[in-house]
Amino acid sequence: MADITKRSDDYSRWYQDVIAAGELAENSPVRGCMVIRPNGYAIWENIQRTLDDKFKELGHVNAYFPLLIPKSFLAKEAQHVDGFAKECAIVTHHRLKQTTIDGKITLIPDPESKLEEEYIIRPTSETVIWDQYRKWIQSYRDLPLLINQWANVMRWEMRTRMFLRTTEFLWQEGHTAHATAKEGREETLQMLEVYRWFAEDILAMPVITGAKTANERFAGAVETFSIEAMMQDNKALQAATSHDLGQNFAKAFDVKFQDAEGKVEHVWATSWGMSTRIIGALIMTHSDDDGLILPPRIAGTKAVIIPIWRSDEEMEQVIPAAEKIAAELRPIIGPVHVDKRDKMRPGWKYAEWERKGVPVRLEIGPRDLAGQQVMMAARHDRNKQAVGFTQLATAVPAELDRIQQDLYDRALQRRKEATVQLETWEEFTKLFKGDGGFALCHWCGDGDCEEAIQEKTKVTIRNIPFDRDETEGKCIHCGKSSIGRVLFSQGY
RNA sequence: CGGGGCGUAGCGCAGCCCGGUUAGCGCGCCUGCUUCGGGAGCAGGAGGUCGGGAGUUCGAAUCUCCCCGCCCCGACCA
Repeated sequence: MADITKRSDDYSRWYQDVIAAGELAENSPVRGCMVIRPNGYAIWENIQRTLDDKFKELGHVNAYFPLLIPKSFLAKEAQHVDGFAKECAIVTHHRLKQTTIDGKITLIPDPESKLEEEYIIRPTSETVIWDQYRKWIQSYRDLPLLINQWANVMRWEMRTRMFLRTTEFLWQEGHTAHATAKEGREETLQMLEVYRWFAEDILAMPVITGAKTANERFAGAVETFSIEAMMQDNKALQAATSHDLGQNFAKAFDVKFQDAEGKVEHVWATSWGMSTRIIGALIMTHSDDDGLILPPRIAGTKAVIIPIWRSDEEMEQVIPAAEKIAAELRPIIGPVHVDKRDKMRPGWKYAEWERKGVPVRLEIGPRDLAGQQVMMAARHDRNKQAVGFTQLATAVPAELDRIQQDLYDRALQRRKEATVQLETWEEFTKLFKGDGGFALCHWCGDGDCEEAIQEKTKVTIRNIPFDRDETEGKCIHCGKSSIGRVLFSQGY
């Protein structure tokens, strides 16, 4: 295993190294697509399970809509086309044909099989879904309609990075229909709150909730909300979005319902999503120069037990003891792995499990057995202590809780240290020429001004925080009057 | 798509400028012995279309041209 590049030497190489060393994902033969390996997919499965339970708790149900979308569907909502047309993969044929070019047998699309109407591979599913919703919704009794789907989507990106931006990615997309604008807005905000809870309580990733500016809004949305997290290089990452779609899609797809008074009206819609991108955020929030660090609540393996022995006799004592501890802990903390591999020495195993981010390691050898104890080590801060057998059932879960809290606290601390309020353009440019971070500044509200800032500095408005300071001031860039501060940062 | 860097064993690299034995090193892998509480030691062994194609040459990893891929920086974006 090659060494992991230090964060301070080259942050993007560090990121790639952590993914390789943790065996999370690899590049595929297709540019921009990735193979998610079992260690990486286990994280996604836990994300799915936790979010899915929450969605269902709130009354949503899952369904599945097709990968291919008739090209004409995308064209129905003007802003939507504008947003996605330039990054769509298109299916034009349905058959291949063998042919010989320069003496080599090769395959070409059979010209005879050209499709009448071409299909696009979904970049998101609003259009297919709303085309169906038209058939399912007639009365206010059909509302609200609360559907989620787990799927893959494709956006043909120019530049890709593992998890953060891949041509194909996995996500969930919720699509709901409501009888009133108020209900639609409430759903949008409720789901944003679900994402905030998930990021902060499960992933130990502090986020800033707020509204996107008009420029940054989802194509076809009336209002877009986001949660924004800070990575260890001080850049912002949008960790999830929730959109109030108003009646835009209902109008484009003619989805109407009759209310209790007999009045016919278009329905109100929302959509919200979190993708495999969040795994990139998770990596960049917690991991260190020795590799991946996973918060206990999302880690596939909560603890790994390393039995230590020399002779066969010792092995026969130590392994059953390790198995017994694992069996005792599993009902309390979840998956526990006993690393029984022979030939590998304990130190090697420690290093390997550290690279893979397992939160807690328990070491048990002959000396521990004699003392009826194990050594318990935390991945994130190297804290190591002896724990008596009788204490395990309380000490291990307590340690996992401590780790979860510690990871959140230290991420929050980092964000606090890299968040400032700025008043002048000089301070602003100086900050983003240097270490960067989050800057809370006044902004006039003009989209052209926002674009000008981005062109000059590559800094964007991440969102307009809900809990922002609303005292009046002067726009950081143009000096015009402003009614409150917004969150500026360089973003992923 | 522009600018820069890189493609040689599973991984990391040397060799290339100045063409010439059988293409080398470290890690990993296989076998054996000794080891084993923080990445073990010794011995033996397996593993290569030198990214692909064309050309120059008696001879190409090495020189020339074209192509492909990867990484970084920009334009685009979740």
